[in-house]
Order: sequence, then C-alpha cells, then structure tokens
Amino acid sequence: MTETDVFKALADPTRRAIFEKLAAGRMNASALRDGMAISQPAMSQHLAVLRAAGLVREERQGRFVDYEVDPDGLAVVADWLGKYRAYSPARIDALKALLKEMDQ
Amino acid sequence: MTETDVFKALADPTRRAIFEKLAAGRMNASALRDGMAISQPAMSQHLAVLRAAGLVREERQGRFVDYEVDPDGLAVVADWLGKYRAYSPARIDALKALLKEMDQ
DNA sequence: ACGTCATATAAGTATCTGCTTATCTATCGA
DNA sequence: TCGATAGATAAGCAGATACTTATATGACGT
Repeated sequence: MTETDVFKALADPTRRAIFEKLAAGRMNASALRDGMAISQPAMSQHLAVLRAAGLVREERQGRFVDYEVDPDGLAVVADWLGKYRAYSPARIDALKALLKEMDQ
Repeated sequence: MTETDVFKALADPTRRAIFEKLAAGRMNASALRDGMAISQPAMSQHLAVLRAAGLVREERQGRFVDYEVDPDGLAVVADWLGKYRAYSPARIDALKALLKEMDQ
C-alpha cells in the first residue's frame, strides 16, 4: 500500500474504470465484469492490484466475492496531493465547494 | 495531459522525487540532478514525461532550462480525487485543516 | 458425492518502461 | 570561431506489465 502501489494501480485506465464502477456501490467480480469487455482472469488480476494498493477491499460472500472502495488508498493520494496544496488553486476551489456542502 | 499520463508519471518514485524537489522552487535540470544518483539522459527523459503529463513546465534560460511545477497536472489528480470525496474521510480532515489555515 | 458456477492462480507472450551509452543541438565565454 | 557546458535525442536492452489460455480452488444446489 505504498504511494508507488497506489499510483501504479491508478495508471491503468481499465483499473480506474473498475474503481469508478465500485464507487457506485459494492459489487462482486462478475457484476463488475459485465458491460466491460474484459476476461475473468484479467478482472481478477486487476482487482488483486487494486487490493494490494489499498484502493479496494474484498469480502467473501459464499461463492461470490464482493468488492468495495477502500478509503485507505484514496487517503494516500489525498496525502500526496496535500503536500502540493500551494500549487493547486483548482483543489482549493473544490475545497470551498465541499465546505459549502458540509455546512448545509 | 490525460489522467493516464498523470498517474503513469507519478507511478515512478524517481519522478515523484523530482517533482517534490521542484515543488521547493524552480530549478534547472542539472541542479535537480545533484544529490540524486541519476544520469543526465535519465533526468531529461523523466522531465519529458512529467512535462507531457502537465505536472511540470519548462522555461529556457539561455543554456539552461528551468523547470517548475505546473498546477495543471495536479488539478487532474485533484479532480479525479474529487469524484470520490464521499469515500475519503482523511481528505476531509485535511480540508478542515486547510480551512483553519486560510482563516488565519 | 457430483456437477456447476465464481474466482484465483499458473504459465506464456507481446508490449511498455526505465535505464544505459553514444551522439546531437544549442548557447556560452574566451 | 572554438572548446566547453546544458540539455535532448537515438538506439538497444533487461525487467515489468497486461493480457491470454489452461487449470486449480472452493462453495453451492441437487
């Protein structure tokens, strides 16, 4: 779950797509697969990479394995980005928006 | 300057180290290099990758080329991360800290 | 217990990555 | 104009990556 693991995991567009799909809600590997032109072993391998990076976690449900977003991996990205706050006006705007959101 | 370009660029620890060094202030390629066990062509290649990702920009100064952090690449990361705000309590804490900072 | 289904793992392979050495381009000072 | 210096680019190569097909594991219904 190092920075390198996380950024490497996110460097692949297929894995980002899988992650994005999971962000909509917990799902098993087969459900993830449909509509996604990807073989079963490829999906399994991508999920293993995401899991090793701490971006995703799994919970076995009998014969199925449900996957869901793991905030730990996101925290690594957030922390990295945080170091460069001074350079990120766009992010500061986003923060302001989030604050507004939180105040409501 | 796609998401893939940015995450791929950041997936390499040497490139993250270069970026971090640049975050401390604009610097030419030779200055970046010292203290960094990296050959001149390797540095040049890494800088090209960072530049293509929009993480860094260059300005020729006579015989030297100064590099500096380009916020555009960071904005890509911030935007990506922003999509998963709901999952990132650590990031929200960071935001709160930033707010405090901004209020002072 | 048996066949089936969900997922993981193994092994092989084409492509990509990050490095190396060698060479080019361009700007500087003398 | 010449030698030196900063940096980029080319070509080659070892290792990593993302896929494939084949097979293993393990839980389910019957």
